[in-house]
Amino acid sequence: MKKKRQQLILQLIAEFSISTQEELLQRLQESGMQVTQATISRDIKELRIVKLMGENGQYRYAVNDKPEEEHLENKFRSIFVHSVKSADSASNTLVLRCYTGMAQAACAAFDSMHWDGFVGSLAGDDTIFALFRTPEQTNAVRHAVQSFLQSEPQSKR
Amino acid sequence: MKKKRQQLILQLIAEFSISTQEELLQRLQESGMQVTQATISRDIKELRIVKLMGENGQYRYAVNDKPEEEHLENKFRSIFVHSVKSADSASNTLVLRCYTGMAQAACAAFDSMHWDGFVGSLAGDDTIFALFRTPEQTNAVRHAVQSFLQSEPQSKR
DNA sequence: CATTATACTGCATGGTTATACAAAATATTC
DNA sequence: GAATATTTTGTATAACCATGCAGTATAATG
Repeated sequence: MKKKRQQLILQLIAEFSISTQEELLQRLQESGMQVTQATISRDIKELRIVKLMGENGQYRYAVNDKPEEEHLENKFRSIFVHSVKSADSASNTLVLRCYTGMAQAACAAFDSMHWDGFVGSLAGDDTIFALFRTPEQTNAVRHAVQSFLQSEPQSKR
Repeated sequence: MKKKRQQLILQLIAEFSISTQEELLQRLQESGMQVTQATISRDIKELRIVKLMGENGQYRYAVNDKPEEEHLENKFRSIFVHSVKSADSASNTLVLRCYTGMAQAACAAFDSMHWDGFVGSLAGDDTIFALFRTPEQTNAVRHAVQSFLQSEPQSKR
């Protein structure tokens, strides 16, 4: 259901000039899809669809096509959750514990994540050090990483 | 002022992970820029900045980088308003009157505009025919084009 | 420089979108 | 297949964003 709906959404925004989620909702319903705006919002988030000013001066939903990069992002994300075991921090340094040998890869993934206040990072074999501008930012990221790992649990971590 | 502010906005979204306009507003104010959310909204529209799901699962503003295409769009837009004299329609066909010899170029620009219900178009020397699925859509586009030309007036039309 | 046109902005607000929560659907495990 | 975990969804609402309008600044024109 979800897959099919998202497919249809991509088609619809390609074919029509759609500027609000309500509008998209209507199109979907015309196509026999029974959904709500809330679900569409979530689909848009997931599909990385964006709303931008189109060439005719109207807002318009469109796929944000950097397919390679996008693919890479997913891959990175996946690597990250599969590599990191736990997160801790002290002052403005974040420490991530990884499975042995995976810290390098996880670090590359982490670097690509555009964390707020990020300064730089260094990876050993099973540990990553990441430096942030302030302890607050460090904590924020630690929490984010923790709930991130939480929300995407692995088979036996 | 505007130019400088927009420049700063681009810098800020590159450096930090900013997920709301309020947040961006705060950063701007920290940098001594005195603005309101409304202005930021307009800047974002103009700069074609988008809000999408970042790699860390948070929303994030980012430049929608297809610089070439974007450039092209502006060019097209410009060609269009400089070529088209008037718009009329009957049923589901839109007719655009252009300066002699400019219809081909204007037509290419028009095609790229993702109008809702657009089927196809054909350009002669000074006239464009554009076919839409319904008369309503045709009218909508006619009005859009008219106010579009209106809002971007040329030296003597 | 005065007049007029154009661009820019804030204020207020209505329209739009994201999300907490709970329920329902779906998948997994024993 | 029952029990349990996970994912997906709707409802209601809070958060967020776009824009009409009016005022101000800036540029063009005579």
